[in-house]
Amino acid sequence: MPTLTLEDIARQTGVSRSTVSRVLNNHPSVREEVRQRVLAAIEASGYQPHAAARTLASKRSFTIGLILPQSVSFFFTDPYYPHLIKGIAQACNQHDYTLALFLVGTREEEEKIFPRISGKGFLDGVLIQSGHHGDQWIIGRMLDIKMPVVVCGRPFRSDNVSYIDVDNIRAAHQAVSHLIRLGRQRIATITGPFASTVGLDRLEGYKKALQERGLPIQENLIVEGDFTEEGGYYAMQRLLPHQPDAVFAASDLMALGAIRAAKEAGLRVPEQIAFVGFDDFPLASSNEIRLTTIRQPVVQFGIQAVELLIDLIEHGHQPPRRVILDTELIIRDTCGAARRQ
Amino acid sequence: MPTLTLEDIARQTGVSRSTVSRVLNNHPSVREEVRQRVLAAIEASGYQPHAAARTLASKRSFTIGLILPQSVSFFFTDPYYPHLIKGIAQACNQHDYTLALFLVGTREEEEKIFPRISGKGFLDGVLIQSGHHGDQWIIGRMLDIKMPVVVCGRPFRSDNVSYIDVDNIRAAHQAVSHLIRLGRQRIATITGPFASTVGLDRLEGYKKALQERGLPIQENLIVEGDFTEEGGYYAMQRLLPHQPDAVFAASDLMALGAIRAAKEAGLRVPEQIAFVGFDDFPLASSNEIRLTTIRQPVVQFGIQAVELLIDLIEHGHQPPRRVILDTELIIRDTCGAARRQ
DNA sequence: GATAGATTTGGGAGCGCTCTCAAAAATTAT
DNA sequence: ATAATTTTTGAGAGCGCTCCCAAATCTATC
Repeated sequence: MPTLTLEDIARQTGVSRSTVSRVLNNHPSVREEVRQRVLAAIEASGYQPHAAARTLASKRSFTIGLILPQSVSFFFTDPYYPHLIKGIAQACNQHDYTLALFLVGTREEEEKIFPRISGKGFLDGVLIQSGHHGDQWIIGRMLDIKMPVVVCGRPFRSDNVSYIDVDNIRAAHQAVSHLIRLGRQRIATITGPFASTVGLDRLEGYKKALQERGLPIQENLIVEGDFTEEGGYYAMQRLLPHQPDAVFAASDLMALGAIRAAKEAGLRVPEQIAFVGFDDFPLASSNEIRLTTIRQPVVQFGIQAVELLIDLIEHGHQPPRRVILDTELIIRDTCGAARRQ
Repeated sequence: MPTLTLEDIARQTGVSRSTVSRVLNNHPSVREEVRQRVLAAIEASGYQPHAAARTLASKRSFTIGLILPQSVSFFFTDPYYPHLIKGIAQACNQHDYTLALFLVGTREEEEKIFPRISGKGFLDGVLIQSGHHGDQWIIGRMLDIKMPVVVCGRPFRSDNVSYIDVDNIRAAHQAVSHLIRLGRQRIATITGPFASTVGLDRLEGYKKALQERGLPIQENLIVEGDFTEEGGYYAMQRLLPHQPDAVFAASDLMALGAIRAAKEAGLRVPEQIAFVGFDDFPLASSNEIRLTTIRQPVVQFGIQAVELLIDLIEHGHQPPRRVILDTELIIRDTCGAARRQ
């Protein structure tokens, strides 16, 4: 394989390098007949442009990075991430971008990886999955070097950066209001980590719903969780002594763990205690337990994140933008509303 | 930012471009004193080499691709993939490689994406997650263009390609032997798809174990599954009329679905029917159902796949190699062995 | 049919780095 | 001290592409 270049195609076709380049980038000012001839030669020879050469000359790599910082690597096995990645990958394919994945497990890794991410000639822009305190550093660094950035999930300091998120406050509010409407009085919540905006926002929605209906906010009905099944299980054990009659869990996985704890304690779901989760992943519906939950459009979230980023890349520096997606309450069995249907 | 180049560092330090390049690639023949001076200048100026320029000149991108073909995109939300990616990402970070992810949902996407994967100047090598019939095409193409490849999971045609896999036959054999040892007589299996080597290999292990112990192989105790919870559920429903007293499911997710179906049918687990899964993901141990299963070292699998690939990249064309990892039987409650412990 | 204007093409100068080769400097041997 | 080695350095020629600018070709106009 003598490594075909533009030059070769040019020679074969009897045109100049420039013309072949124009055809490749489908520049309008090429005579149709010539274009066809060049295209044919490219096809016949199996020529493929050299990505690095192209990037070097054009300053565009058509590659974007997805950074999953240390704070998420722990949760990475949560079904949320495959869904998110699916959306992101789909959008990248669609728009002819390549996706580079940076999954960092430790802070040292984060710093080690940083030059590759920020280095010139590699990424056109980055998506940062965040919402965690610890990620401010990396977001700040990307902004410093003027790399186009879209943060997935509202970051703690959001004034100068574009981000996309779901309306967590509204979603949680809706879930809890639903429980209140069903007559539940002692509604507890298992939150996400307080070091994350998701955790905080969903808690806020919970509080807001209670307040609106004149129910008291009791600190002992609020337990911080960590988005894992185990975490939900232990959180529920702490909740049990305070006898909640409903629980809003900030993720399906935690809801499942909580239900396990409740059942172990001899409680009947949903008669004695109702549950609402958050995410609506397959395990929520195909399980023995048919979970009432909030559906997040995660795949769509990924797609829109990519499209926002590409827009920032291609249309230069604009003021930061934000996209907020809506969620949907999916009523199944664990909230005890089923008998009404 | 006037885009710092090698040249600038050279001028600042009073050496030549070549010397700076040598320092960057830590070539031995640079005087220590000079090296320090250059390093200091780089540090002070925050200079970062231009990735594309480097790739163009050196013909190395230090980027590898992970291709998840059409056949897996459907299963992508299976916990297997996050674990695999975790291992792969970890090894990439460790070895200073960047990971590009290609998740393709349709055959058209696969063909559309192909030029980016195979194009020169982008990837140094690729990992292909496979084991499915439909992936022969892409594996063949990569081989054609002499791209270093490691296939994750034994491919159907494996004679001329390096791959890594777990010993599925042995693992299934072990699981089924365990059930036989516990006195089960009518052992069924819910397999993976027959279009995949995993599906076939685990089935073979199952058959082998039965044969060895002189038990008959009954076609109606073998149902093809699809690695999903739902699939396991429906497979179990088909199995129920034939009254198995144990089921070996080729994945934990399917085992969970099958157990759900069995319970719905009023069977007690493990007294009336025992289950063994495959994977050992957290849901297997933290669930209400404590699943006996086969533990696969998935993270390790990812790490070794990367290391094998890097070896192929850095040490040229060798004969195809294969790495087979061991699995471990994890005994919990669903096989009914607990009382013996 | 000559001229102004638009359209299409080619040449050349980079993009920022690596790498070979030969020159220069430092080291050792005589 | 000088010659013979060895180590360290610099110059220059690419790597394969894009993109600006000027030359060539074509079209429309008077």
